[in-house]
Amino acid sequence: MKIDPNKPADLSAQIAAAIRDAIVSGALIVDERLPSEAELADHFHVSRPTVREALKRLAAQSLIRTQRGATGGAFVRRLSYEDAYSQQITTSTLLLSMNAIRFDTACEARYALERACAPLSAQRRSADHLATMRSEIFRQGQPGLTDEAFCASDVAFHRALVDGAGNPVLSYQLAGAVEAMQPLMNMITFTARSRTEIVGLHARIADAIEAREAAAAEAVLSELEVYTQDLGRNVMAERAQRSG
Amino acid sequence: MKIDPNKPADLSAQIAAAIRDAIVSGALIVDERLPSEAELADHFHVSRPTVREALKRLAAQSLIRTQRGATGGAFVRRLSYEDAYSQQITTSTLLLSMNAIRFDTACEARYALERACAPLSAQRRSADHLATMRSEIFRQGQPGLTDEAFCASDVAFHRALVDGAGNPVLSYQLAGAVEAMQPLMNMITFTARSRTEIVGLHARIADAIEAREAAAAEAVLSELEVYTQDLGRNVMAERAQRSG
DNA sequence: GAAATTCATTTGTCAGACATTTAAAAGTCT
DNA sequence: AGACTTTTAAATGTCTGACAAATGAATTTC
Repeated sequence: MKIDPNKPADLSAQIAAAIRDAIVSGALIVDERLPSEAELADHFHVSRPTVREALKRLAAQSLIRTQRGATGGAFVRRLSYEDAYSQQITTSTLLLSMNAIRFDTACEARYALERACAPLSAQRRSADHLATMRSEIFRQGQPGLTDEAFCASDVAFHRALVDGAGNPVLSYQLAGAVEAMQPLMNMITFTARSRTEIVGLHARIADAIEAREAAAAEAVLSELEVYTQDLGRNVMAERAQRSG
Repeated sequence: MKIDPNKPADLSAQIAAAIRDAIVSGALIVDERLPSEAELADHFHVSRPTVREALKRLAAQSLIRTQRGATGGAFVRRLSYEDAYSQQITTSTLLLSMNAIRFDTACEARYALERACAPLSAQRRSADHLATMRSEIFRQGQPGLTDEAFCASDVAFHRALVDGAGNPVLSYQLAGAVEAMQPLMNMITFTARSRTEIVGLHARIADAIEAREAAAAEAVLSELEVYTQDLGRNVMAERAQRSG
């Protein structure tokens, strides 16, 4: 690592890129300590604030962690699944909200990905995953449940379905898709969603997963998609009529 | 927006979080200009370097862009698909390389997601997507092609297949999965991969997509997965034998 | 009226300083 | 000698003040 063309601008971005490259290329390994800020400043021929800005960029991407004190410094951080989840969710949410993604596009993507997990989940789901699905279904049937709590339970149910596939990479990829849909789903929930219908479909999904019937699970997921898409169209139409 | 409990540490992280919340919640909209660094410093009762560290954190996540000059400042940035792609790829790559993900886990996830796109791609692919797939297949058959170029072409082929589904959210989700697999795939390519076999399977996928036969496309993708998994097992076994 | 100039604003960078945290080294007492 | 306390050094966190560079707007000039 460690070169720095002095011509263009934005030194802190260049330094951050240099260190990032060193990390992704494996030149810096997990838990390895970076040189101190003063040493880095000396090495790159810049001031300490500039180095600090570069380090903050890396910290924002969960690439390093810093520790104060005598043996402190910046250390290469192991990117955990949790960190990756939250980054994915933030990115997906912003992407959807800032680019005027149509509801049907997001919905289609979400259920397509979820159907991809169904066969694996039917095959491998543990009793634990199944219990989570059942308990979330039970909660969704409680009369006093707020809309927010129902939505959260809905996410938890689908999360259990995905996690049942026993593939952390798949879970990580799906986290963004499912969670980022939440604001869009809320838009519908508070107007038109029939909880009874949803709970019934959820129960059939759980049944199929319990019976290890992959095709049935996929089919019910498709039904759920159709139902959700219909709701979306109705809400859109109503909204258009009201404003027109 | 903008409150800041003064008790805990890491002021720049708190300020970054406050501004980030304002963006995700919609209080700050795209292309809106943030207050100047001096104004932010005044508002949060911190110094300008601290504010700058916070802004660099946000810039690292592609949430803002900065511009110098009289009418310059920090502006809320529209998160583009390209930005989201590259962030996803970086995150996925690091997640895989830092957590000792098994080859079969990553491979399974990748093909499961890709199969999810197949039906949509079979239904909607344009002549353009098909032409890209065909031309990449042709390139993969050229004898003088380097291993690196073959890998890049492989990625381009699968990318065209995914993009054929015409769902940008799906394309975004898949980009990370496919590209992050590249280093792991290279591990195999340089030892055992039979290009003829791969090209043949690719051709059958393209045929199925052209004929709009979703089930056939999924089936060939499954064959490709099995072939890839076999290669992975062989490479692992050989490696184990050599070291043992 | 158009071109050139000045100017004010804002980010980018630097230098130096002090505060705080933390672990190791040094010192002290039993 | 061993355990406890104190000191010290190293590192990050933060602040102040300053200058450089870019850039659009206002002003001046022809």
